[in-house]
Amino acid sequence: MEKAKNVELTTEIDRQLNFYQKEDQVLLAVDCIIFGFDKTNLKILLIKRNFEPEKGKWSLIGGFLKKNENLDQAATRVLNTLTGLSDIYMEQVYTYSKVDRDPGQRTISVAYFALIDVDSHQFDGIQIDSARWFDLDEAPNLIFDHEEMIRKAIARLQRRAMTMPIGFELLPEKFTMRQLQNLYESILDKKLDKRNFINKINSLDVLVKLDEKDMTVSRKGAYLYVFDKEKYEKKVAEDGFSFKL
Amino acid sequence: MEKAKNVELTTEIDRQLNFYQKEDQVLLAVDCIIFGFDKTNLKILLIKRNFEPEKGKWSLIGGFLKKNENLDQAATRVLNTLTGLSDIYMEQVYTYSKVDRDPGQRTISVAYFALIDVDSHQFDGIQIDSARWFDLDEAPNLIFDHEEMIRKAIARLQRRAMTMPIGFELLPEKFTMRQLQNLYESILDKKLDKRNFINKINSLDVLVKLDEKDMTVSRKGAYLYVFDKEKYEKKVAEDGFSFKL
DNA sequence: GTTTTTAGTGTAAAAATAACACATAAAATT
DNA sequence: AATTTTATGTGTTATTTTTACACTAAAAAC
Repeated sequence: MEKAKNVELTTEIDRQLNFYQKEDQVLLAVDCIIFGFDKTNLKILLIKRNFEPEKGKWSLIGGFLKKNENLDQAATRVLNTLTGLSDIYMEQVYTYSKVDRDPGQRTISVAYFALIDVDSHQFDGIQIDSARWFDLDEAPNLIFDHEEMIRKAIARLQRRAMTMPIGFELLPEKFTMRQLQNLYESILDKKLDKRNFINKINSLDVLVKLDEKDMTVSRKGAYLYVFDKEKYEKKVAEDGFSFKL
Repeated sequence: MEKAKNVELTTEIDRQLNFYQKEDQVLLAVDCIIFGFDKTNLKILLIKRNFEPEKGKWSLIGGFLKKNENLDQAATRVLNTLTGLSDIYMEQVYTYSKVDRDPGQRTISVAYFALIDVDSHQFDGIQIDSARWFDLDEAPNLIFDHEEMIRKAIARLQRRAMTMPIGFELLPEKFTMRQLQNLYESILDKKLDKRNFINKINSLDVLVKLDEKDMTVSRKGAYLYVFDKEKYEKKVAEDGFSFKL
């Protein structure tokens, strides 16, 4: 149900529901929970605010929705402005609306999460000087309801990781099984059995094993894999796709 | 990240992200996907609009967020105004923001779903004359993006039904196993095996079998059950709660 | 050549899920 | 009084999925 404008209001309910005043308009913000992975740990990107209110405190990056864009576009724009990155997986999580969440002024904020492979993307954005990656468990206190946003985003990420090949967004194109397992262990925040993990992943049949090895971490070297997007798409179309670890 | 108001803007990024104009303010609506169950079928409550735009067409019920309330409160108020009901389970689903979703004017809408036991609640709300329950598969065409909202709400309901005792919100206090199975079959949109269903539900150990029987449907009568909320709360605190059908 | 480190591999037990059919109660009908 | 009708209620077995678990191999470092 949207708007009634200057139309005559016929009933009491119209008066209550469909009548609005100019002063009921609000500012809509987007805040981005940016997850990154650096081959070992799941991290989150935060910035130190150099503007009021709460100047000097850490917060999520965010910005305001403009009249000529939708929320997905706003989130993409905000991320791009800060990091210079585009073509990043983003997903809307939840809309926060407590009346006094921003003590300065009534603002409603829509939270988005983004997934970035830390090593492959060098930021060329502005403002990178005041931004920093934090391990999930050592993030500083944040302003407003941003910590609540992060908690919900983590829960969403955990669920998505089991039903979509979303994890691969966080990895470089070529990765080892160990890196993939590290990633899932970081996301789910629990240890996994190596053999069971590999068996499960292989049974999904969406990875291609390369002849190439990664020699950076072990003396023996570990085979590299790539995600086979086509195979995955086909699978989704046929059976769906979902697994459990 | 919220607002910058009249504060001096120090960097280019501040200018891009933290500067806003009065004209970037928008109207925020809530739209309610109201699910009901009448002992056999899952239904949805729609109203025929008697106001512009799209007067005469069917739509979800909705209204505008007011300055002094949060979104949960707005959704509760809208539902109460239309149906007279209070104390209803509601949950935020997703925020819709396509620029031209409402052709008349820029409006962003936050969708909520609500669960109601159709038989136990007699509506004393205003406007009930233009509202009607529809079976899920025979709902009429709806305005704007309301059909998309419903699709997403159904998906959410299906997920919730497996991790929360949310189904019981849709049933009268006392219900038969058959009614419970009908409900889950409606929500999941698939047939379930009677014996496996009963075994599974019993293994969850959150229902109390009464000595009383429901005689309305069978000559033999079927035992009535009630949901044991305390037992459930305890279980959640200990093990969590989640099942599969 | 000895040590160190990570990669890589298979099986068996346990648990969860899926498949499946008939007897019973009680009212309604004849 | 006997028969028909209708929905209830109940257990076991096979299949699938998940979990637990330990050793060898490769290569570099010393």
